[in-house]
Amino acid sequence: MAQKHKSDVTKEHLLNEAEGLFAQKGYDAVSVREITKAANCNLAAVNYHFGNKQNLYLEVFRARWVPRARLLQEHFRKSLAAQGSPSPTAVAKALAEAFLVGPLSDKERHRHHQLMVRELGQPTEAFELVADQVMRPFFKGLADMLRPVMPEGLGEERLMLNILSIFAMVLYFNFARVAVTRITGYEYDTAFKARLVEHIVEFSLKGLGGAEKEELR
Amino acid sequence: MAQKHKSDVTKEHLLNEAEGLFAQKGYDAVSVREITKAANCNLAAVNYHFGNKQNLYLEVFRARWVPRARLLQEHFRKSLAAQGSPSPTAVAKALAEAFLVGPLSDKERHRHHQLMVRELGQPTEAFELVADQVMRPFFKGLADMLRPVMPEGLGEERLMLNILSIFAMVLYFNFARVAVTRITGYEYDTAFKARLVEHIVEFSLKGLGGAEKEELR
DNA sequence: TTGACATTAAAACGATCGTTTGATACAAAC
DNA sequence: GTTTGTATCAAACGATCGTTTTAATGTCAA
Repeated sequence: MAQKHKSDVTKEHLLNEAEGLFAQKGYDAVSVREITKAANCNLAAVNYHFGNKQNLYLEVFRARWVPRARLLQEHFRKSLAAQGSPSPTAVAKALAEAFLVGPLSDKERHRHHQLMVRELGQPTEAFELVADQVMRPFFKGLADMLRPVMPEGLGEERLMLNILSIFAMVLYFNFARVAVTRITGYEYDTAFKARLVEHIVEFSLKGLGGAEKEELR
Repeated sequence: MAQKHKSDVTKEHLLNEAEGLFAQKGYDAVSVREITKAANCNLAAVNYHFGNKQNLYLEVFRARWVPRARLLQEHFRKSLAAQGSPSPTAVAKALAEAFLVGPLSDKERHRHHQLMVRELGQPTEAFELVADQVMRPFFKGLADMLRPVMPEGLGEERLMLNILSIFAMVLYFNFARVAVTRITGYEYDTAFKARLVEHIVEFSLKGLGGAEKEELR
């Protein structure tokens, strides 16, 4: 199988450029001609390598998005393990660090969350892929991890809502960064990003472990 | 000026159907033919009444989105005033209630936040409109309101981040409702929505006024 | 009734869309 | 050297896009 011929280069370029454009403008606003031009290849290449535009979009998720999500989860797990016991504090810190700084470049992270938010807003076939292979397992793991250390009497639903709320903030500040800058005037430089992480940790930490403090008293 | 002739009916229908479709599918995925068909009028009506498609989109924000946002803000102000002093608790409750239950129908609220998130993700000319006339004044008002009752030493930036975080959750749970249902299995019925409001109030309350508790001790 | 104006209607405009075709280039297998 | 299969290419396909045009309505003032 492997690569009998050297053609995989074109496929890679197509996936890269397609992901960037889909993330930036959305599926319908990007034309096949635009993608192939950016990838420096012929118009027919998309249909030759991926069958059609829709399948190229799905392949972006299969070959790029899901692996990157796995990378993020791996980073989170290691970061959490390094902190010892999985207290709400540790979980919040590890989550914010992984998804707001973590192993990805700024551009990659932006792409990643743009695509996610688009699928959240109007789920396509790609959403089922992401939900099955990434979201549901990860959320389940988080819930299992947090359940024992959360205030007792907190239902499963409330636990899930807490987790979702943290992701709401992470997604928002990654996704709406242009808008946030335009509204507040704050530039997304390294210093601001650091303070942003600090804020999200603190905010979600309080939201998550409000009872933890009281237990400690 | 007023209505010399009876043609405003067409304009209204066009604005309504256009808003629904733009919110649901995004600007590029909706065709002028689709809009005029839904509005039961001729294809040329869009260009006759609004000049072009882009201007119809802007008019949706001018004539529908902004007024509805003003309605929401009004509802928030009254709800807050009814609670007495603007403590973080009162603000969080009033915000969550206004934007998650409030005066809008489910469909209207969904539309409203879908359009907002689309503009947050890739701002167009409509974003400037919304930022100038709605967001910046409202956020400024909230900041002025919260500044005196927040823990001292909290900088302006941190204050703004707190406010933005609450909106992140409100937007998320309104915008990603389909995805949330698919992931968690929870239906967005009245009971769940009530618990959702309760959660957001509590979560953002802790995030906002973590220090308030300590002051009370 | 006539003229002016506002609105709707059908048809067509050129441009661009996703996709397909058929020819060509090129490397490895025989 | 011929064959075979892979990949790229220019060109064209029919469909649909946003927009324009032109004619047909309907409505009120004169």
